[in-house]
Amino acid sequence: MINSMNKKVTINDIASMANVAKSTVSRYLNGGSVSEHTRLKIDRIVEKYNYTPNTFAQSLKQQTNHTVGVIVPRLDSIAQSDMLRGLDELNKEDTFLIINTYQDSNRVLAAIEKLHSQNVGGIILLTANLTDEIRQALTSSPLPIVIQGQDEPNFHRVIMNDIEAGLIVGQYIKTLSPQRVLLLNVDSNIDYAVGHDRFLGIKESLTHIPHQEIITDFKLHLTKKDSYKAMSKQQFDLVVGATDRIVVGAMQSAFALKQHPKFIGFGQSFFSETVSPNLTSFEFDFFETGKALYRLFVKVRDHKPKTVQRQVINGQLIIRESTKKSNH
Amino acid sequence: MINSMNKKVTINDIASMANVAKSTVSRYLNGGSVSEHTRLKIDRIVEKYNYTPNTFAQSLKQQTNHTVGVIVPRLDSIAQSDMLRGLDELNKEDTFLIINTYQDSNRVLAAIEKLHSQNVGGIILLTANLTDEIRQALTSSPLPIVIQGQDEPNFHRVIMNDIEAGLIVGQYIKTLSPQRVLLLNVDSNIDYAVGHDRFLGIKESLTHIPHQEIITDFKLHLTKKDSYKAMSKQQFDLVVGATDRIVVGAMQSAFALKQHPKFIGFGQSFFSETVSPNLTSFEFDFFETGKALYRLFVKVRDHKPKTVQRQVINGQLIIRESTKKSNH
DNA sequence: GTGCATTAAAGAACCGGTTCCACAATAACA
DNA sequence: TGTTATTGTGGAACCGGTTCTTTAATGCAC
Repeated sequence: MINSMNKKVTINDIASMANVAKSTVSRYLNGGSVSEHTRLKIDRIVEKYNYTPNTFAQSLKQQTNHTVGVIVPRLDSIAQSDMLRGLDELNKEDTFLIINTYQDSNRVLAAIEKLHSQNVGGIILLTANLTDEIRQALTSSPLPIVIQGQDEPNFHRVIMNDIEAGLIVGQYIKTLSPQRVLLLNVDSNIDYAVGHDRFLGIKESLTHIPHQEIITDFKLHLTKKDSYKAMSKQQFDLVVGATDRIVVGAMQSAFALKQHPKFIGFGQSFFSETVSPNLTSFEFDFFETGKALYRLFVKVRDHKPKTVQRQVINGQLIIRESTKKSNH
Repeated sequence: MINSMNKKVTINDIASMANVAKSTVSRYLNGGSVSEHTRLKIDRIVEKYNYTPNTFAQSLKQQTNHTVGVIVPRLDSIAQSDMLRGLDELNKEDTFLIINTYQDSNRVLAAIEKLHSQNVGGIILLTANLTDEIRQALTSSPLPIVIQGQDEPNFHRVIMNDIEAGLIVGQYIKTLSPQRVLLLNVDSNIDYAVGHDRFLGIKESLTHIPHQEIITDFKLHLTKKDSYKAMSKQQFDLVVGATDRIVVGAMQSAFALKQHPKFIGFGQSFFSETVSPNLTSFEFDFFETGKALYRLFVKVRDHKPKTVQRQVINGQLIIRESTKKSNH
């Protein structure tokens, strides 16, 4: 019902029409003690004029509000949008103010400031890496803050079990008995959880297997170029990429070179099924991660725990066509 | 500078520290007449305490604010996220409140109500289809509203030139001289601009060419199923999909059936390059669309034009591998 | 030096809520 | 039946700004 949205009716209007004090209306709204009689009286009028309280006035008085700032590194990612959906899922009364930082840490800093000046009631930060300035900004904030993506000791956080993921993938790699492996990693300064943690177990499994590691980028065209260069020098029979996106780039290079290695990726469960062959991939449930994130945020906001909260999300290896015997 | 964010300093604090009335501080902040002497005095204190006005108090008094609600049908789409980036690009002082509706029109309605109760300063609605209830809700709103995606006569809007897109693709189809064409369309009730407008020109080009049209869905697995069914009954040498995503589904069916038709898609310039063969596709610049959308919104909000504004965005056909002579 | 316009600043009212306090009416208790 | 809780209500203060009105101070002309 969006009638009478035009003329905004205030609590004063309601009060005078119901012949009560506005404090009574306020109590009515917030579940204070109101007699059955006046309750009905106010009910009718609120219904009739479709009254909703002015959120600015509420927030002003209450010195807090139900807007939660969510800082995301990118929006065009299944992982991120699944997480946002997970946040939404459990949410009843909060409004999310989403700020996209386009993977630029300066924008993160600006976003944090902006959210503060907007007086949000808390911040959820999805991030690949934290700079010292960002840590500083977060530390000096009085707001409840929860981060996701990096295992930062001093902040409440939800993280993916990248170390275990690497170990499991490492185990699996051994069963494939590859002859020569190409690892496509990212700079661990850009994303430590991915660049470092994920590859620990993988590298361990390769101690006796010839392999080459190259550092590439999350951007598709760079991955293509880098992997093409490596693969044209020598042939690999297994390619492991830090993310599904990276593997997609490598796949294209392989096809262009008429090579048919096996492929293993990580992460965004979406790519895995849009490419041919479908991608074997270690996958996390980001929707559940979003829900966990929201739960943790609410806990932090409402109960202000004295110890730093840390929650770990596990994933699983999904084996698809790209590591089958022959996908040629 | 996020120091002293902890204790919120108010205009009263500033005023008393500067030994002036708070109205003077307010004038100082908003460019009223203040003597050089007091200006410097206040300057120093504002600087020292890093004072920023409370936005709730401002909005409460001014009865308006700089938050713009943006309703998006989905976030995990390049088109949408490019548009959001375009909005951001031109924006100086507005805050975008992004609400994802997961392609559910009930959620659109809820979002509109929610944005009103949040007292946003305007609404930008990205949408595939409008129900009568939504039209009604938009019409009865006092806010500046701009929509994108559908050519709705009564609303200020930015639309894609889907009719021209279909004509251009139709022309191109003729040059390919296909023997049997599969059209993968979507229900025009779900997205009129896509389901109807885009296919006008295409169908016209096929009057003398055998073809089959099936109605499928934006969801990948349904597209796969539907296209597989059609392609297993008879073979096609050209597949045209309403969106790139749909074509990706059809590609997988074709590969599974060891068929190698040509493919043409529409839209999200991102898929086109992640699949093999790279996809020939009619593409729109959604980043520019986002910018156009923001410009239009600002125009509507600040100048309240009496005639309904309508802006059309053109695209272009990008020919890639999927329509090359033989991609077998 | 008086009169008048201009400018700077203070003070009060207001935006739309919530909350504290006082008071009355009713209910529970002894 | 008198006393004490309990409940319902109105009034006032307050949140942190903006804006209108009033007052004081200054500058300028005659």
